[in-house]
Amino acid sequence: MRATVKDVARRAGVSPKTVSNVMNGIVPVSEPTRLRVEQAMQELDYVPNLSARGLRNGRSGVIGLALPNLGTPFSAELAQSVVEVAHAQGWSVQIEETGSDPQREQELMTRARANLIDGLILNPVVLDESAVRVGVALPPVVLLGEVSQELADRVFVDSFAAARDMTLALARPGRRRIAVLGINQGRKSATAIQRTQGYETALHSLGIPLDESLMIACDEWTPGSAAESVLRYLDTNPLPEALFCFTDSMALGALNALWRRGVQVPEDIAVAGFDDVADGRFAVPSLTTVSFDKRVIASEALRLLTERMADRSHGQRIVSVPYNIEERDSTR
Amino acid sequence: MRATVKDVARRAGVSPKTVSNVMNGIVPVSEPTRLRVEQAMQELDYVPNLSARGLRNGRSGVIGLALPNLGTPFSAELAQSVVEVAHAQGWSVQIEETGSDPQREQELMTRARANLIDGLILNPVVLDESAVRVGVALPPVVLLGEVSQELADRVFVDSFAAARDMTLALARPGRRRIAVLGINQGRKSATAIQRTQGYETALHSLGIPLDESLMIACDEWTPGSAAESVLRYLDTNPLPEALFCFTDSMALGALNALWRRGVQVPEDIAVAGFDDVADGRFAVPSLTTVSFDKRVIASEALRLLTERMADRSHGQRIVSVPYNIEERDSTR
DNA sequence: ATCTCATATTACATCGTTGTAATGTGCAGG
DNA sequence: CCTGCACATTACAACGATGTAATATGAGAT
Repeated sequence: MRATVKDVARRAGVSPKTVSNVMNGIVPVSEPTRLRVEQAMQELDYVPNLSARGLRNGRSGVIGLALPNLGTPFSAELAQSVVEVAHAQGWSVQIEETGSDPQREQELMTRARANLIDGLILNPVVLDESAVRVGVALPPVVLLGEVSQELADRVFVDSFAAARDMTLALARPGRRRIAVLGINQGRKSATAIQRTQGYETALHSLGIPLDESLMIACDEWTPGSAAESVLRYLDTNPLPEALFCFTDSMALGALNALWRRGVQVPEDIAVAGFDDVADGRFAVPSLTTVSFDKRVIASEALRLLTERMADRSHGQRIVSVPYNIEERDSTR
Repeated sequence: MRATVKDVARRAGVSPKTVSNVMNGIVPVSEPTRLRVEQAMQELDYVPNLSARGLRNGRSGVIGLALPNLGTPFSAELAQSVVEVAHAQGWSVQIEETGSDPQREQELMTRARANLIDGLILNPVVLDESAVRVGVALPPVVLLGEVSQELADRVFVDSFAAARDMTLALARPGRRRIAVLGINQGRKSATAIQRTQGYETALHSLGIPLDESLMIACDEWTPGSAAESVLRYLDTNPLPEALFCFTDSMALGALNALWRRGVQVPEDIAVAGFDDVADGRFAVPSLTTVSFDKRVIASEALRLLTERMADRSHGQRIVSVPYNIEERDSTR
């Protein structure tokens, strides 16, 4: 049977509230009493019941982190950053997977209101205005990524600009036949749209006409799906001079597919990714990518979330996280 | 202001307990009453307060998942499996990172007792008997991996046998100079010890004398650390015929290092890993590895955990998850 | 009409913690 | 010696949901 404040109080010869005061440190407690209470807590191996505290305070100390696909290295690195930053501030993190399912995204927002979660960091893929039922009191939510959403705070990397810059970088040594991988045919993700537009804008500014046959579909955004798409593509198309993949995961799959076909990277084709995951840095060849600090995303998201929890009235806030084109062996 | 059972009850013209009965479905409720209550819940957009429920029931519906390093692809795939299996059974998952710190591992076990966590799935790296204070009432815990621990249930892949089999597989085409990567110099992890012993046993059965210079240290188990170790190793040592890395992550780093040095895989050296992560399947060349079903690990761990929660009295249970040597391009 | 008995519903107390308001204690100033 | 005041401590209620035990309701048997 676990000890409660009552037990500690009895043992220390004080009231339960005094024990609470010792723990919370807001109401002053005299030195001798504090020592007696602390010793009693030690002796009884007291651990506060967070459910009770959560009920009383209306806050659980837990935030939710919801990502479309938990199995990717990118998710892992992001989750790691969020957990570390959150932990440093005394928060726990509950993870959820949306599987890019708008209904599940919606459900998670509702669930947050069940009060085991004080706030939610959500990386939506398809959530747009229509998915958010107006009139429902939303919990504090911070969205990650490029979503047109007017009701929640947001942290994002400028995918449009980054994709544009990467395309320009790929074109610099005179490459003109630059392909992209990651166009979604079915549900179109906001991210894919932004990156596609960045690509198109870059081509336009270079005076390179848009070539539909260089835009390779791949709706799963996994290395497996990417490898498959690239293999199929190579069967019926001439080799482009460069391949810009919308994620590192896809780029790794693409590298594998090219290698299988005996295509040399970067000699025959330059390859680039997006996200800067660890496995990309050590790919063969090491992968050029759009890099950004996931720790910054995590801390900014948490900052917005906590500020929003303290003051729910202020307007929508949007934070842009800087990125950087990281040139590695796959493009030189 | 969120609606409570009381609000729903008032609106439906019943008592709070009846609302509760409708939700839980254990105590029978007449059809007309149930409909009235359900409609009231709808209208008020009622969501139960899980803190209150947790306090009353003593169970929160949340389990903890604690891994040494959340940033790795392996962690991501495992966490994904756990979340999916847990979700299917109505559990939420809170993630924690131990950073291989025994004190943090201990702390998490204590924290679990704070009752926001009904049980803990812990992948300990260094936790041994001494780290578990006897006399402390442990929460239901399931350990992942090879840990000599008598007090908690456990799910593991037989690292010893798998490492032995992989070593034998590497030796099959007549390779004799087989190196291993992943020996820890500082804190020795149970996993590393098992895999090392499997390696040694295989060599012994093949009549190959143990060569200390073929056992490469790398205590971080990340691709970066592995690449560094391999590069340093190649500077001062002749090339082995095979390299068995204790994780896929390290193997990816090793592949990168070998490629940098112009060493051909598998022509000049065969490379193998352990864990079968997605990025290994699409490495260049695709990585031979010890494969096992992470979904099985997740569901077995959750099964042991829930069974233990229902009946805390029965003895320690240990489940071994089958593995398989997956031969890919990096060894043929 | 009366008494069972099964079933549906309710009042009440409780889980552990903490805010509020009240009480107790000791000391300085009049 | 009493008042006033600062400070430490306490009693009590409340957060929201649900198990327990008691009560209400109605059908069937006598």
